[in-house]
Amino acid sequence: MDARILIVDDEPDLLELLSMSLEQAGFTVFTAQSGAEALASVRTDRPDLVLLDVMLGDVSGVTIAGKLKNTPETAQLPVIMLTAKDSETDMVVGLSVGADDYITKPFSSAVLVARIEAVLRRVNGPVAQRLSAGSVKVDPASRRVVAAGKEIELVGGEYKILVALIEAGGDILTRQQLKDMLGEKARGEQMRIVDVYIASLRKKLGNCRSVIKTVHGHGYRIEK
Amino acid sequence: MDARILIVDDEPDLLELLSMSLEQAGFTVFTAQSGAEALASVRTDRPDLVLLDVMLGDVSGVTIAGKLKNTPETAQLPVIMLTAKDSETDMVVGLSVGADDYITKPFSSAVLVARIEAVLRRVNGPVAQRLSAGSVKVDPASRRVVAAGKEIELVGGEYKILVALIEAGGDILTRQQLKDMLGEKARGEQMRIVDVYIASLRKKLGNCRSVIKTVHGHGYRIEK
DNA sequence: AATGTTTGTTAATGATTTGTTAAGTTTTTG
DNA sequence: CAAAAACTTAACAAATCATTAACAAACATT
Repeated sequence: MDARILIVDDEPDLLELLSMSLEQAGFTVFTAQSGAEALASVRTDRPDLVLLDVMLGDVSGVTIAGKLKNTPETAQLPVIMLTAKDSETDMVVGLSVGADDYITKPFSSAVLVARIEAVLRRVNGPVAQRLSAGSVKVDPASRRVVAAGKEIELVGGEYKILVALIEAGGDILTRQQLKDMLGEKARGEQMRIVDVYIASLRKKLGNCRSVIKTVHGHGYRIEK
Repeated sequence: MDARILIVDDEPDLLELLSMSLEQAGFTVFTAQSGAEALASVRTDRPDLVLLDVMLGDVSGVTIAGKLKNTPETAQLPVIMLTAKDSETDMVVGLSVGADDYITKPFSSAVLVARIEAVLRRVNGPVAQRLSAGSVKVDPASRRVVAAGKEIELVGGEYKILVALIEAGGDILTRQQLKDMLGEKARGEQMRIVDVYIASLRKKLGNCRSVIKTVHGHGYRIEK
């Protein structure tokens, strides 16, 4: 377990303490002392999990968590909130904005590590639920798609074809195979429906359109 | 793909339906209507994957999944869970006990088969058997060709001829044999089409052009 | 070396496949 | 039930491919 953890706290002492504990546990640690720093670090350091103190100087931890969860690119980023006392309101608010867990101070380093590992296990899961191809990312659970950092809206057919191609992992899928993905009813008889979806999919993918490769005479595949 | 699938569901109708779908897709299917049956089948039938409904009469599917994952002999056995309508808790719980994927009802048979194959592919690891001749490598599944570390794009005819030559393993193939590879229809009457493809193939192969040897008066062969 | 045959190469063509847009259908939604 | 959205078909444009033709180079035989 060598995940990257961002710790956000405005107390330097606590930051140092947490930092040392987690580094000793084998994590790569980044730190931020303000909400602005935190958001910057998320973008540049790409942590796997954020440890967020509810009490911050400039912005409340809740606000940051809310921002992270409302931004498609970071909505999947696990957040664990640190609450001061066992304030139930903090806890409720924290979870309501989408935090994945909360820990009340004081806590032992062992507990902290255990909770982090539990969250990472739950999020990364036994199966990689986040599908991706290049900078195109798909979250099957929420059915959301992000291309080059921007969320795009796909209709059913487009989505099914994209997922099928990504799951194929670069292997070619024929028009017949792709059409089968569109639904059992197989209402249409022709294959061209696949081309039409590919076209609209590429249009929506914008700069990422190149992740879908045409294999002349055979079908389509994902270019990793 | 002729894997063995165990389907566990307490609804006979659904069991029958799934069974037929998967058999038609080429799988060998076993069925169980209870947790006890399921565990027995795992021992005796040795399935390659278990399809497990979360809702069962006697024991929850989650319990069975947990048992399978906690038993060393079956811990590696892939499990896909069938959850009723988008119940997120089912999903989270299912994944937390170690299921490899989950599918929410209702789902199409095409999706089911695709997910099963995806899981099997992931578990068994990539089985992409590659063709190669010297530093020229061909991946039939994606139809990609790499020469001296650089990917090159081949059109249909070039690709077919290259594959035919590599599969011949150094044996000479005549123009007639190579032309037969180009298509059943044998649209063209002349042999020269083969020469033309050989020429463009060599050009694209660049430094690797020497892997294709001309055998004057006979045909072509691969130089390993 | 001279000659006829086989092979290498390039460019041009017509055929096929794919891209794209728009217009008709069906399905979903309010 | 009507409007909106999604699905499907159709039609044409663009791209790509297969094939032929023509000529140059290499080879084999004398």
